[in-house]
Amino acid sequence: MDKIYKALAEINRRKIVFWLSQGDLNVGQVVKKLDLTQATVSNHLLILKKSGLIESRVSGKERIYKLNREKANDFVKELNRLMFLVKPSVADEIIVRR
Amino acid sequence: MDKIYKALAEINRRKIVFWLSQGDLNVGQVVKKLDLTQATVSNHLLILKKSGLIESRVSGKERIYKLNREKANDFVKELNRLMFLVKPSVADEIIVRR
DNA sequence: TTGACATATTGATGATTATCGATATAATCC
DNA sequence: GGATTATATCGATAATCATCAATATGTCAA
Repeated sequence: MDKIYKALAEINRRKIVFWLSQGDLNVGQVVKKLDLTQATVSNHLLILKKSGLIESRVSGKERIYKLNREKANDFVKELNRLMFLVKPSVADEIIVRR
Repeated sequence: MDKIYKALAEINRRKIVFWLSQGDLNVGQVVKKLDLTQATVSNHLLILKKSGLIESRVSGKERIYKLNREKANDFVKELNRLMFLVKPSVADEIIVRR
């Protein structure tokens, strides 16, 4: 989980995660949304990928990134464990009451 | 929230947060639990405090730190918003199903 | 196969961070 | 008051990180 915590420590990577939670994007689309060079964005995507939070697939000459929702869910559980003493075996499902 | 993300990016600070979720501690007690100097621990506590995640009170010559549970809860909500598109006005209560 | 496009990788640089030893501050005890 | 204890602050250092320009790699299309 350490890599996920570190990945989310950077604002641009959090923006990427948020956008990917709304839909898949290729690298060029992320570059357009962020005021950073292609190299930097590619690096941020790599860091997120290494953390496991996002995944990618190749489509033609593009590479498309998507959020790994299972990992995202695991991470929220881990955070609850950290802050609220929720045991892993107990916190099987975290839901939001509306 | 940026400061909280950054605060939690460091493993020793996460350990501190976890311990504080179980009960208040003074600086010396945290130093004993971590293999770090008093100066370093003091700095970690300061960073956590500036993030709002923990608070402190003075008791005699000791300073006692405690988790700010409201902030912790806010942060979990923010994370849900980031990853699962949960709107702030909607995510009023996050619960764990057992 | 050559050219154009999309993305990754490399190497460098400046900024931030974690850590420490030393010292300062502040409260308590004798 | 002076010693002791607890914590904070300071200044330095090494490590990590974000960023970029340049270049490499890979894919498609003509």
